[in-house]
Amino acid sequence: MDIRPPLKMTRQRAVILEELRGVTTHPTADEVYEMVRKRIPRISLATVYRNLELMAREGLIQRLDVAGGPKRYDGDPGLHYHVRCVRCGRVDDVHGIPPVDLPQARLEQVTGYRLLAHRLEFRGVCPACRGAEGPGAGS
Amino acid sequence: MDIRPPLKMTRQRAVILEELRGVTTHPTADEVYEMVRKRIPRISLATVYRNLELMAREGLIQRLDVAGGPKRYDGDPGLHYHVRCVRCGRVDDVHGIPPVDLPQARLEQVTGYRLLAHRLEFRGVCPACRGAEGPGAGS
DNA sequence: ATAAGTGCAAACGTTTTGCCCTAGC
DNA sequence: GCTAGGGCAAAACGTTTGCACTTAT
Repeated sequence: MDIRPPLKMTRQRAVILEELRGVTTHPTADEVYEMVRKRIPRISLATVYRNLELMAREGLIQRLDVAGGPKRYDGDPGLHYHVRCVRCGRVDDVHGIPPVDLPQARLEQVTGYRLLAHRLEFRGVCPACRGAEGPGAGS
Repeated sequence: MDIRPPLKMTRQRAVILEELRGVTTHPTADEVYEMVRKRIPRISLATVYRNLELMAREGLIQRLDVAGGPKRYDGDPGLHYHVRCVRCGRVDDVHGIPPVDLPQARLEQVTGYRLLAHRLEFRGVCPACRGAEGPGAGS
């Protein structure tokens, strides 16, 4: 019931994973492609997409579906939340915050769903953008 | 600093808003298009997109960026969370749950961001899909 | 040896755009 | 009458897929 074929370790797979693990910028598939291309010039974008998707399913990495933009990928598979800057779009990790405690039983009661997980994303203004525009501007 | 030109009230705009307010299904732009088309057969998909986007910016409706799928729109502009069924993809409202209390000051300290908002989305199995497949199956 | 994985190019679904016409204000 | 808004068709965008070849196991 949980048997899956072991992942074949190809060079492209290894490099994709290495590159992703080496940054904390949560790149898009296209950005990963550009990073990997420096080491494997003939790699195809399709391979990058296929492997990112695959590794996300395997739990080796995380796929982030950020609001209003392409998917991003996170080399850190551990549980943590993210903040997205509403000005420049960058995504940062939120460490040091314990997983929020949700009234799961009550939620299941109210919705009728069997709950599996939740996704929490913060939005704000990153340090760089705060400095650039000053704290006075509200949208 | 907050002056924006008032919205011209056109027939297409009124109908889009009415239709969206009339359902709780969080339709995609294409689904809104089909709904509106019954009343304005010559409306274009582009108009639907333009107005949904515009109304979302104005705060008249909400845009939901659900993971791994097209954007959905919610005629209810008030604050509430959503649950998405991982089997069939439908999105339901979560009412009767107070906004979760987050350690905002600490978050700002840890991240360096000025926090503006958060987005919380639940994932689970909806009543219909629970019934259809039985409760024993885990992914 | 055999299946999984790759590169390439083409297809796909969603969303945006440019243009000229239409209609609110 | 002036300008925002609409219809249409084409383009852009991110992503997926079919196919023949390659490579890890």
